[in-house]
Amino acid sequence: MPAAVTDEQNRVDREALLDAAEKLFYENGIQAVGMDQVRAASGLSLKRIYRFFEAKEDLVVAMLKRRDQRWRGSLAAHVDRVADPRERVLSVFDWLAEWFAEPGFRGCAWINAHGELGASSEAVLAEVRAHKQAFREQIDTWVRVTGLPVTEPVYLLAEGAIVTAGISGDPAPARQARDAVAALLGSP
Amino acid sequence: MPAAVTDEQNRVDREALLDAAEKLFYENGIQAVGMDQVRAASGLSLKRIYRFFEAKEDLVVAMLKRRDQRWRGSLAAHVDRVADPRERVLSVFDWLAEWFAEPGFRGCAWINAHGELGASSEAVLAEVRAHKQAFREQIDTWVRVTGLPVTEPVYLLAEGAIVTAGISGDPAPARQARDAVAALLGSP
DNA sequence: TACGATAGGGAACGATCGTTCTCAACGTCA
DNA sequence: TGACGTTGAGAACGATCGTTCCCTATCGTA
Repeated sequence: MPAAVTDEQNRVDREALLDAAEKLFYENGIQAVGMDQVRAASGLSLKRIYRFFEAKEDLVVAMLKRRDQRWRGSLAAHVDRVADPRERVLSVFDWLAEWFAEPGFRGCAWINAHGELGASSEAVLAEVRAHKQAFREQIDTWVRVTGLPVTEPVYLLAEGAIVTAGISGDPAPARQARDAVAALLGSP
Repeated sequence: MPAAVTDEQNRVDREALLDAAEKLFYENGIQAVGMDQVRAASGLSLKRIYRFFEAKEDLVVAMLKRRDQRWRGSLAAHVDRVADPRERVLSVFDWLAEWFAEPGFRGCAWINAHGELGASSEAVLAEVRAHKQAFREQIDTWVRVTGLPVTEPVYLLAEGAIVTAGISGDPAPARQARDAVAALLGSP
């Protein structure tokens, strides 16, 4: 078996492909980016890209899956640095504030993908729903510990802050949502 | 000047065009709908469509503008049927609940448009921001009367409910947000 | 009735999309 | 060393996009 690509090289190239795709799709929207741009940015040939993923849709789904792991992992790591249950819930919104302030922030990749492809791609729709449900469950886990039944409003405030910051470009909704959650959780 | 089209006919056809475009764009996404589908659904020729609007982008913006008037007008009419200031704010979420339960509900047309075209069309981005700001100001007007400084959390809860109902397809977020707002507004 | 300006339908255009195919180059084993 | 299997680069393909153009039908006017 000649000219074989090692597993390690495959792993590295696949990551480079997902890196390039994620960056391009997030910055420009998914439909606005052609596979040829993904090829140029990733440094791989189209042939190899289509060996990794059967179609663009599969690349999009894989990109969202990997981003979900990184995004929720980063959030969980941030929350886990805080001990007090009440403060842990509030720290979610500190993390959101940092995210909103990042250069190039352009809202929620899943909400954007839903707006673009939710009506036409069943696979993307399922991935978006899976991410949102997982995020809601994370919040539920942290809110439960406070003993207060406020998972839903906390989640809705987080979603409202994300979508509003994404459209306005202003990170202020993170603090506004945080203040509202603090009120829901009662005085410390 | 022969074969002239009357102003009345122009008005009617323009409305039919916007009706067809709005329905198609909302159901399928904007980029997924070709101008030829708009032509077929509206009953107008491409030539006449391009006489009304120089480009697809202008049709999209006009569609969003008209939808904004209708959407916020309907909301305001619903709220104005209620007298008590506290109940007026809560009635926003009753109206949202009705909207979410409509057949074919597929989330917020402006949030979806932002996800699709926010990065590539300055005009669409401006229209989305204008709608969201106008919606926020409506809520602010109604919340002010209660004397409580809760405009931002009420607005964020509304946005969170809209985006969550749109993705999940479940109208429950309207009631959850309403309950949270009721808590923010204090006991009646 | 004959003329001419306009509007209509829809074919056509160039661009670009996602995807596939060609073909030369290369590395590996018989 | 020679044959073969695989790779890479990117040309090519069919489809479809937004937009324009061609040509005929139609109507008001003279």
